[in-house]
Amino acid sequence: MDSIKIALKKPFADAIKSVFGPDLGIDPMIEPSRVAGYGDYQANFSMDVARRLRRSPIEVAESVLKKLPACTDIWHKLDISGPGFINVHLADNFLVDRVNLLAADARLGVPRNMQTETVVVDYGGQNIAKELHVGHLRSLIIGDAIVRLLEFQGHRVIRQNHVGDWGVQFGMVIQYLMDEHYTIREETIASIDQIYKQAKILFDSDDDFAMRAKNRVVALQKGDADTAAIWDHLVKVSNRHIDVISRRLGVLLNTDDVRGESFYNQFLEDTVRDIEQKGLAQEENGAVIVLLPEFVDRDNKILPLVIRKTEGAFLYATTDIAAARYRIETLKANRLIYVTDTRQTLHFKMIFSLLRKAGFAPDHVRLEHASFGTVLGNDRKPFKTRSGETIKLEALLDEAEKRSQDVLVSKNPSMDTETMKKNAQLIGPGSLKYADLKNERSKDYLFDWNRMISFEGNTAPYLLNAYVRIHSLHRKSGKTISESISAQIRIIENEERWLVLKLIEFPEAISASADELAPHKLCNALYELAGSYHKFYEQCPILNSGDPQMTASRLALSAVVANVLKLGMDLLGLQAMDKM
RNA sequence: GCCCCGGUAGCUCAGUGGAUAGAGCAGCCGCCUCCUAAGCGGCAGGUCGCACGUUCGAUUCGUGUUCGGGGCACCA
Repeated sequence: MDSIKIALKKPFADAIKSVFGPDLGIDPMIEPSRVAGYGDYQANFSMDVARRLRRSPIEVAESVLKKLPACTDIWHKLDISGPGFINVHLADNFLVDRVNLLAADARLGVPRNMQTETVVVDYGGQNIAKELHVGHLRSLIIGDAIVRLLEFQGHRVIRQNHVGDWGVQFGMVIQYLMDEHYTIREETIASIDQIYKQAKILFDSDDDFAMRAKNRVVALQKGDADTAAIWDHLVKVSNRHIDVISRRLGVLLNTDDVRGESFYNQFLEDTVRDIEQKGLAQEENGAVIVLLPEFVDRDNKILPLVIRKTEGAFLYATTDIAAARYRIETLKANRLIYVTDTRQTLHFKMIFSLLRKAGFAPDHVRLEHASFGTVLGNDRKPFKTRSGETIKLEALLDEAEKRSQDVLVSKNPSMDTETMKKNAQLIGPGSLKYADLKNERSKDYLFDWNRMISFEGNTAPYLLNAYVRIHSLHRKSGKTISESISAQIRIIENEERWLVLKLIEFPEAISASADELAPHKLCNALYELAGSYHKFYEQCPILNSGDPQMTASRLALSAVVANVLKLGMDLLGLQAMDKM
């Protein structure tokens, strides 16, 4: 189904062509009207054309208007206002036809992309042996929304969790455990996290320990059995932890998607060798570096990208290059999306540049860093507990659920305990996710419990409330959503007309959100839709309208809204419930 | 020093080369004998950091500037 913009574009383009000839290549510039009272859509080409042809914009608009029928299937009126805008007043029948199409199509008329891509989305990226904290939240939530949006568009999406399961920190932790005569037992992630902290302190203060830790890395990489056994155990406990948190958060990412740094260890030698053979690398102080002239440091000297350290070990950059090759060559990806912190911008710019220069990423492969900002506390510094500790995701989720439950109890004391608990487990994490996703991805945002778990205004519960209201109406009507949806929809009140307009514009919001990897756009569209529904609900009696056809129409309209809300929330990774 | 991001209502954030810049929260005033008040209506609140430029039109694009945040080789 074409968008309204496209449906309007053709007749306007034809009219412009018949007045000014085919050669000007004039875009009708169709946009939704933003000011009330000037129609639903407007064409803004007149001013541009007037400038090019040195004529008055009003005159241009009038001459085009003459070529357009005053009334068609799409509009019932056209008029000119302001400096030369042509206002389009859409026909109610057109709106009804559109909303009927939407009602009948599970994809809401969103076209499935014809040219599908194989997209690898790299997100998660947790460090093994450490508890997940608030710093991991955004990658999981945003990455997941991107995955769902792209899958919906019809792309083949491969999730990859590039966990940090290799390198110095493991030498550190394993060596510490060995020094403490550690034997494998049922450790929790919290205790491992503690061990990590102690090992880190020792590593920074005790040169002897630091040396042993570095040697332990070598042992790990060579496959020493005792070292590997502890490493395996650490990975197992961490993966279990990641899985638990992921499930609570309701993200798709799971253990099968884990392909950590250790996996690429087998490719690192070859990767460096291949880069050397292409003449891109050189040695400096025993390290292997790549010089990319477009990156300079503070002394205006070329900033080297180190791919092998002096002592022979490999780094993050090396692993990322090997991973990108694997994704392109083995997974056959033609698009790589990295959902990481914005602070890694330079790192990815360098990696992408090298991937291109080395020919590892041919031109047809898109490389994108879908970066995100930091979660800040009220002091505008990275969000921490009062004592300055990083906030654990587990604690964050506990708190979100608890706060949700408190509100649920106070709002609806008669709700049975089991339903209420289940709802809190959906609403808590859902509120957390929505409060994150509604912010523009690349910006920092301020975390505030009261705002985040608030059930008022632009929040997940606001959307859920609209959805729940529709289900409540249906329970009372004795009909299901799918039964009521096929009734004839009529547009009587302004609130109904506005709601229909919001509905039929919704698919465009999904597309925009997916195309720009911008989940917040979908959040905004959902918020506006839910708001339009709440207004409609206040203004238009549904079950007690006094007219069976009116009731059927309004119930059908409600049903479409429910389906659209459900789909929109699904795409953000938010789970809806019928009652709350 | 160079590079990247941001500055919009008291606070938190949307937004767009077009007409009168929006929302939530906070404040004030209303609406439950009626489908869930987690809702709805209203009032008040703005030199869109500053300057210059491009344009018929700039909060939006460009340049400069200021303030804030981030990044700048053997960490990830």
